[in-house]
Amino acid sequence: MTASEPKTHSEGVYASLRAELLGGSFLPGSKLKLAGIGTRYGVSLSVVREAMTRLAGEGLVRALPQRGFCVTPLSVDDLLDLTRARVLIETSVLRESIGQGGLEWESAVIAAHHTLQGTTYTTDEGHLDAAWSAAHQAFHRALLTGAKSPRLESIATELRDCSLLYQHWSIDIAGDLDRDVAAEHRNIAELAVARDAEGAVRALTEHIERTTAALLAYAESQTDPRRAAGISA
Amino acid sequence: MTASEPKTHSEGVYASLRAELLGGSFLPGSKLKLAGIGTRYGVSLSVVREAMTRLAGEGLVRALPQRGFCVTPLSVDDLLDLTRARVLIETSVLRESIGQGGLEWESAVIAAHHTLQGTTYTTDEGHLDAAWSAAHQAFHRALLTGAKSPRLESIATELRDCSLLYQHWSIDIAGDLDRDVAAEHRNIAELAVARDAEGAVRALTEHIERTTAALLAYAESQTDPRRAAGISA
DNA sequence: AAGTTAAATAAAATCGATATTTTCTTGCTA
DNA sequence: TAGCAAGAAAATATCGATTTTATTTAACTT
Repeated sequence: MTASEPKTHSEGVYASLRAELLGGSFLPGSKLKLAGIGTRYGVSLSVVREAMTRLAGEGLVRALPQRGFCVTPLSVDDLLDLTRARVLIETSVLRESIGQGGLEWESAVIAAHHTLQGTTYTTDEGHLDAAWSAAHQAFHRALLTGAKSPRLESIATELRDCSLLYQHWSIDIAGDLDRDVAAEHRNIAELAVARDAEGAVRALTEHIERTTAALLAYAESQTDPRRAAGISA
Repeated sequence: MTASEPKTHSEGVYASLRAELLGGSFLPGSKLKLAGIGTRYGVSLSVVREAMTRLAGEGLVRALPQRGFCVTPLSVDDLLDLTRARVLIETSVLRESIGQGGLEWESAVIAAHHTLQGTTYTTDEGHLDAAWSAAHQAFHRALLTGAKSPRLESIATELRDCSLLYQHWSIDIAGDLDRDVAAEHRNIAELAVARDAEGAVRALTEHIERTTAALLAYAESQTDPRRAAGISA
């Protein structure tokens, strides 16, 4: 059994579409035509529509009244806001996590880090590797599980998923990542498990902001970022 | 013109349903039958379904695969988690807001507070007054606008909307509120405008937690909270 | 040639109906 | 009487078609 059959048709399309979006299969800002997707998945418009509505709620696509849906357009302003929100929330929750996490939490962090470390970074054709991406998200999620707050965890995860959309801006991001990212992760994991809250928070903040900086640098390196990478503003 | 006509049919039903939910018209955990709502609003199932899906994304209703939708069931555990998340996020954003807010922000806070203060608390039949509730939400929102972060603002608003569902648990909450709430609001507003970040944060924290405490006290006062107020766990 | 209007095309939003699944009811059995 | 099973009823999820709205194309005007 790979993944338990989705209870409803709509659920399946939602999950697939979500994976495609986070995998960077669509161009930011591009139009998502319901009919096309419907036939591609062999389902009716209704189920595509429902999936889209859910994705819009998560901020991965945008609903344009009377004009359907499009992949969420990216913008420098939003990237900055998103980064700020992530830093503020993830660091706050990490503090709680370090303060309240028990042995299971430590183990989970170490396990997630080990997995991440062992996942090869096959940067074929400049795209982020799906497996690595998943391990990366899992690691960051594990860091926050010590806080034992379902709501905060899901908010942080949602924001992280949104920022994943930005990771496909640049093919250079891959090269930039394996430069220091492994060390950064090790550092965060160690500080967290060592209960050095302030140190871990600092490391996490830098980790998040460094990726954003790389993205911004890439965006600026383009003469016209709008055309080059789907930026809308 | 009262409120610009909603572009789409679905949008209208969504807004109405949302207002009903936040107004406490439905019992927590109760089933929302699509057909009934559809005929009540004079629309097809599709549009109700879409509205529901959106509301589910916001956490106001819950989607039960193959079994439709129900009003989000309330629970003590979730109330505690929700309160924790709100305190953590709203205080963090308030700090930023106080640090970065300009004169317009101060004015907005003062204006929102004045409106709130002047809105009569007509607690007819023990229900929260819609106008007061709106003014209350607007005030709390205004406090955070100085941070100039759309994402953080909307997250905070969403959580606050969720906690509004809990306010209808008890008919006593109304009596409890006008006891000290006006003073609390004045206090928060003054400290915020005076740029006393830590003081304002402390006041806001107490304000949020006090309401939760009142709700919990009411919940415990019931021999069987489940039956009495729609609590599910 | 640029701009404007009008028809034609394409797409989205909505509907009404069907197929499935769940829930309720009723009668049976131990 | 409690528990179970089968059938009836209700409600959901999905479909296919219709209506409405946006977009494109083409013709026309200045």
